[in-house]
Amino acid sequence: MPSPVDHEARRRHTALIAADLIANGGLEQATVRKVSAAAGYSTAVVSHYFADKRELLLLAYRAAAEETQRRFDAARASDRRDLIGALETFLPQGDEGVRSWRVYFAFWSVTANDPELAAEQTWWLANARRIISEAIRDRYGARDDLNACAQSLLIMLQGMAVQTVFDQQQWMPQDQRAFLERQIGLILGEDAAPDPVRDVVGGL
Amino acid sequence: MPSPVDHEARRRHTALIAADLIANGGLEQATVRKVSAAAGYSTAVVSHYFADKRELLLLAYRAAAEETQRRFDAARASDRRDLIGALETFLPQGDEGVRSWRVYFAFWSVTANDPELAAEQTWWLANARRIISEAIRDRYGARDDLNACAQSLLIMLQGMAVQTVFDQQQWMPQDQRAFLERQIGLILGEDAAPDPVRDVVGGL
Amino acid sequence: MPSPVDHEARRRHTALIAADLIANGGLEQATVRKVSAAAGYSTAVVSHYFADKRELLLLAYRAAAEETQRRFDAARASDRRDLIGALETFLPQGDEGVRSWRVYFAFWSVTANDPELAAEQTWWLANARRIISEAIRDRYGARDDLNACAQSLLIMLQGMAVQTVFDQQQWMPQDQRAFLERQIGLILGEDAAPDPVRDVVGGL
Amino acid sequence: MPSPVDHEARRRHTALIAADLIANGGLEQATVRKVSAAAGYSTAVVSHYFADKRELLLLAYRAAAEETQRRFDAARASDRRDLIGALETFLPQGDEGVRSWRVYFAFWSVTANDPELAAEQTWWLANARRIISEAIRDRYGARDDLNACAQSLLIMLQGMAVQTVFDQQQWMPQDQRAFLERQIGLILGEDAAPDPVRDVVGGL
DNA sequence: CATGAATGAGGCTTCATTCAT
DNA sequence: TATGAATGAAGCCTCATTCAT
Repeated sequence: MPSPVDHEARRRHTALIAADLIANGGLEQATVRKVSAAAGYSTAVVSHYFADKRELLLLAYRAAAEETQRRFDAARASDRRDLIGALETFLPQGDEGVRSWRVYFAFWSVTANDPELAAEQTWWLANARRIISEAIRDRYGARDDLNACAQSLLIMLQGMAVQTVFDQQQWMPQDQRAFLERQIGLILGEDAAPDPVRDVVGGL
Repeated sequence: MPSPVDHEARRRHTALIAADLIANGGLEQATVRKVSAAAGYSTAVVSHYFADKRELLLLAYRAAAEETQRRFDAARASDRRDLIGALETFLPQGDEGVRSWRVYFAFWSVTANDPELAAEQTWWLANARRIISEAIRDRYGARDDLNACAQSLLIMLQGMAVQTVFDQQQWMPQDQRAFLERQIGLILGEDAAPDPVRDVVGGL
Repeated sequence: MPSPVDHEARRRHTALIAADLIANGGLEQATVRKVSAAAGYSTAVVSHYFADKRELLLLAYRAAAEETQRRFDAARASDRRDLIGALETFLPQGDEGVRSWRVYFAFWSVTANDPELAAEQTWWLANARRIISEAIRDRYGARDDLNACAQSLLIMLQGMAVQTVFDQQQWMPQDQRAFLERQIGLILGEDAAPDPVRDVVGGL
Repeated sequence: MPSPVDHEARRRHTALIAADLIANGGLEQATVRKVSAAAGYSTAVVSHYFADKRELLLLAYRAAAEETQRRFDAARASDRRDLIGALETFLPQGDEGVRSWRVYFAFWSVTANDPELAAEQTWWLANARRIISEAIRDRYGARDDLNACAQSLLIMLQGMAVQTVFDQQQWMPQDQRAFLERQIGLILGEDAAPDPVRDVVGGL
């Protein structure tokens, strides 16, 4: 006789709350007590839904990463040739984006001592390179330096994210987009920069 | 008659030990107890030499930042026109470099909720932009987009640092230098790239 | 119409599993959760089959005691004049025997504060004296000091059990039997010792 | 500048309080909280004086064992030829004696899973055999079966202790002494039994 | 100047149990 | 009959800090 409670949904919900707490205050603030309180139930619930505190933290990280992935996928689905729009979803735009990056920052601190978390993080980094490569190829076709370009773009995105999170007023979304556009031009080559819309028109 | 104990030296020494602990394990591992034990003192040192644990942490951050600054200054003093060599000192090369970046990472987590630490961090960011600007100018002369170029380079340095710290085997110092050189070329313009040594030779 | 589930069998089964857990690790290890898990049920079995955790523990103790009783009865049924064989069943021979004694040890710790468990234990102690008395009488006939002899033998058996459980390699079953035989001779009198087999032969 | 607090005395004091709690209620009742409360200070004191809860428990066991040893030594010092008086100190006479045995009982439950505690217990068992051997020798001189006799006596003492602790009203000190005397006679030989006092008289 | 004693708060986890399904 | 959800209490431990010596 199955319970009406959706186990997995509860886990996700709790993990997102944990991600929120991590985003402001770091891992130290994501205590079981605070997560439980913010979620509205007792402390022992985390023991019910999570084997461990580490499992909770891992799922919080994964929730943040999956959120970004979701935004990326949506942008890609909307227009597979819009490279800028796709890469833009990586940046800390909006509360969700900022939160995700703050979560990443928090985990960068413990990655050295926690192989499991390190593996998770490594997986997402590789994943990022892969999907960036695909986005480049869909826009400009195959090229020999695809991986190198993706790597360069990822580096640039991470650098931008750091700057933006710590100085959001200076980096409004349109500033981020403009900088991103310019960097894409530099990295992928001069003739790679043209606005996608004009490009389509030009193809007619 | 001053005390035979060098108050300030003790503080620096303790702060560096704290920085070590922070570098592996994050802020959570930098407990007063562990810092004291690693320093060889009793727990109560922090009550003597630091008003607070936060003060200790602040000094640990500052120690890491000053270390980088020191390396940068040394490179600049050795050759004011060697832009690459100067920027290279920012990167996580060597144990000290990696440690400094790990310390930065740790503080990125708590910056949102601690204005004092945020101010310290902001100061060092601005400082980095300033000294990078100077290095560019000393190499290529004054230009209108000096600040924008410095900003771009800083972003790129931060992105590289993140990648390198988490994948040191993939990013050996020579790889970092090569990537750095290429990016400088892209950002500062095609004709800005020539190798400083050859440049000097060419001037003869 | 009785339920297809054998209530009492479930209780016994669960109690034996609890006895197992108690035997290695003491009462602390016999948590409701672990017992349920080892039995293959959910945690809530104890609410169904046992009024209380204490009831579960009581039945675990009883199961261990009944096991010993069963072995004793079997030996008696096989040969009512074989005193040594009967007493031997009390000793920690074989896994079952050791387990039973470990369970007794565990309950000796809490007997002081739990009258109900104390009463159970007292009952089994009295029972042991009674059946030992019967075994002596069946072997050597009625005697005035029957109860005192039974008491002495019980004391000796308990002492042996303690030694054996904690040093099983030193006390192999044949060692236990030899010691037991000698003590019976001492306690019941010099002429009481002859080997039962020779005794039967001598009767021919 | 040493503190006026005697560290080791505090540890002993706390360990004895823990032994008290263990004696009634078993190891489960000896929680850090209860020990601290009974000792009059806060919970964190046990972390100050003991590395671990296990260390506290180990010292509680040791305190109980040393108490018995002390009584034994005193009896021996008073009259080295009084074997009965010496062995009597092992028995649960008086509150201290009963408490010690209850502590032993409590540890018998966990010995299977805790090698360190098992080693401690094994040491004390061997020690008991050794000092009992010495006491026999001092009374009746050297004999070939010294170790075997000591072993037999120890078994008997342990059996008596179990009986006595669980039925103290039935086993008043004089009953224990009488039983002990008789068993010594049986185990060490008929002519070994005479009352030491009469023995001295007979020597005149 | 330096230390160990001591504390209250809070950390995570596990416990036995109740309840609705 | 059986279960998972949920809880309050308590488990042990560590934290940063204060204080008297």
